[in-house]
Amino acid sequence: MIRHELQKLLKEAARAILKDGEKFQEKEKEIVLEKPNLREHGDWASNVALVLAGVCRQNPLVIAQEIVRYLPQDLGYVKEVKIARPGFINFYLSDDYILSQLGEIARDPQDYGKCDLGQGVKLQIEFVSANPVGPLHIGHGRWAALGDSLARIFQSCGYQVEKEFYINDYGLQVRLFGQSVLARYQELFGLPATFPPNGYKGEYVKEYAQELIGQVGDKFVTQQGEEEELISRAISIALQDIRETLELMGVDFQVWFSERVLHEGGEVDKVIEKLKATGKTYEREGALWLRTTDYGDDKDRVLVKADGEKTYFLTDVAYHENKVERGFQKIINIWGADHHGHVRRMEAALEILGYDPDLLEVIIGQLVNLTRRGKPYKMSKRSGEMVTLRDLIEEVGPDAVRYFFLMRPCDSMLDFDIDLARSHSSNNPVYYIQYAHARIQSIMRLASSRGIEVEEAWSYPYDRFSHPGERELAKVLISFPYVVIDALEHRAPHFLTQYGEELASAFHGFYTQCRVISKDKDMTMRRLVLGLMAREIVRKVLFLLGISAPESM
RNA sequence: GGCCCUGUAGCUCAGUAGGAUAGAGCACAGGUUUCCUAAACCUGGUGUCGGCGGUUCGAUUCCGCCCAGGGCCUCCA
Repeated sequence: MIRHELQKLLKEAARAILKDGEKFQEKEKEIVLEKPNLREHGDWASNVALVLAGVCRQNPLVIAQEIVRYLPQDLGYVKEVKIARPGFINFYLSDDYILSQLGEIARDPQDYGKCDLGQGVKLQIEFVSANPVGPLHIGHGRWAALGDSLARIFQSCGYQVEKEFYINDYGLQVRLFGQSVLARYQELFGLPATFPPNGYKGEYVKEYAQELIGQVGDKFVTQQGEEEELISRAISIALQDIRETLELMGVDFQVWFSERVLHEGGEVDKVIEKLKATGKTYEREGALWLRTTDYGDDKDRVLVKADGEKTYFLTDVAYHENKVERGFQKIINIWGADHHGHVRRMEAALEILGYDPDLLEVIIGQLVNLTRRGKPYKMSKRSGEMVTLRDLIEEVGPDAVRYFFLMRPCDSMLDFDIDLARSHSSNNPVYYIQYAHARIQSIMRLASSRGIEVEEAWSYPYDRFSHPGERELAKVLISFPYVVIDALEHRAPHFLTQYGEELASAFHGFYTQCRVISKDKDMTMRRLVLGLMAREIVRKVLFLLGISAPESM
């Protein structure tokens, strides 16, 4: 890859000029070769001279000249090197470079943009993991879109990815939920019901009770003391709701992992013993504690309560122990912002168990505010009024929902404007990108109808530009692999939404300026290839975001 | 009180290993169609980058303090 070679050359030049290996190593990281914002500044620009200026106490412009002198005469695809104030070295690439990269796309469209950074590492990404006590809310939708898109990106970069949903089907909350469903169920039979004090008051509980009647009729009216079955039925009704909602969004999981199984398999007890063996536990006031403060936590955490109940934290440690035992070399959790306080203790626990601190990575997703006509909606599960994720998907459609959730960095709060998302107008960026795909397919259909074997155009040599619009499109196309890697390294699918808009813009510009199908046979074929390449990249972007690529709109 | 996120154009936001004149979209105004979908394209300008200090050749970016908004801080899950 030419970019790396150039970077290497620049660093060699810097080392030679500095004549001080130690200082060079200190500064090496700062030397970059990047894509400048302004086109006039070339295709790549380096700040070497500016970095060295600080060390050498010399005018960066002079240093830049020295560095340029150090570079070989023939730099391959670089057609021009310029020095610019205050000391940047700008490289201008020849068309041959772009053409050679386009050749890479045509050579293997399927694999273009994929890489092997992950080297087959077994990675697990766990997300959503909503308690099975009610419908998914808007925030869950964001984690779902994020997790699924990241999984696709990781996979594309050579990781072996497994997506997992952790089901909290054990403990106090689900019991409370079961009792809430029972109370509504009894009410439906006109019986006096005792609604639990901290029960789930949402309207949906009544719907779940109705569903329960559909399943078992009056079974729980006539037979008392079947709490276990009741709870498990309530959980599966809620879980069914969750699964269906995720399916509507196009998000699927390889594994649905039950907390209950963890308890019943004795794994929680096993991890208690393992933690005790590290000497990092102690008893106080009847409870068992873990010394997480030794690893940066602000207080020690309880593993087993004074009443003998196991804490959620302990169970979570056992869950992560289980993940490691399943052979995952990298574990990513997406947690909502309301769980950020739990990160440190989890990391501490894994370190106490002797695992590499890099094993676990927790991505904290900020919450989503929903607005409609300026009016905010609260997302509390306990209060009755709320817009569920299912409602939102049904109203604005899965593509727009996913796009809106992904278009901002996950660590900033998101204002989701329903009115904007549901508007089928040009305000909606997802349509802008999808429309590019539809337009390309429209061209391909016309070409086919004129007797051109469209797919065979792949082998037609695209060997020169006949219009600046082609070049602009081509430049965007060949930056795709870099964008994917950036998105991967920053865990940032929003890089791809932005790139998608840039790509669509380049295509629409090309479309307006350059007629593809014309009487010029050669030009028609070359533009068809370019169109095929653009189609392939648009599809890849949409795929990585989990959004459909419509044939027509 | 402690911790996390946020503060950039009229609005919604990019800017994530300090770099060149801080960018998009929307909104607003004007223009483009005998031609592959006008859900498109082109042309117009606006900034105390929340504030004050510090680090250095250079800060929206890093550090400290302050102001404002949101969230979390349970032997709940």
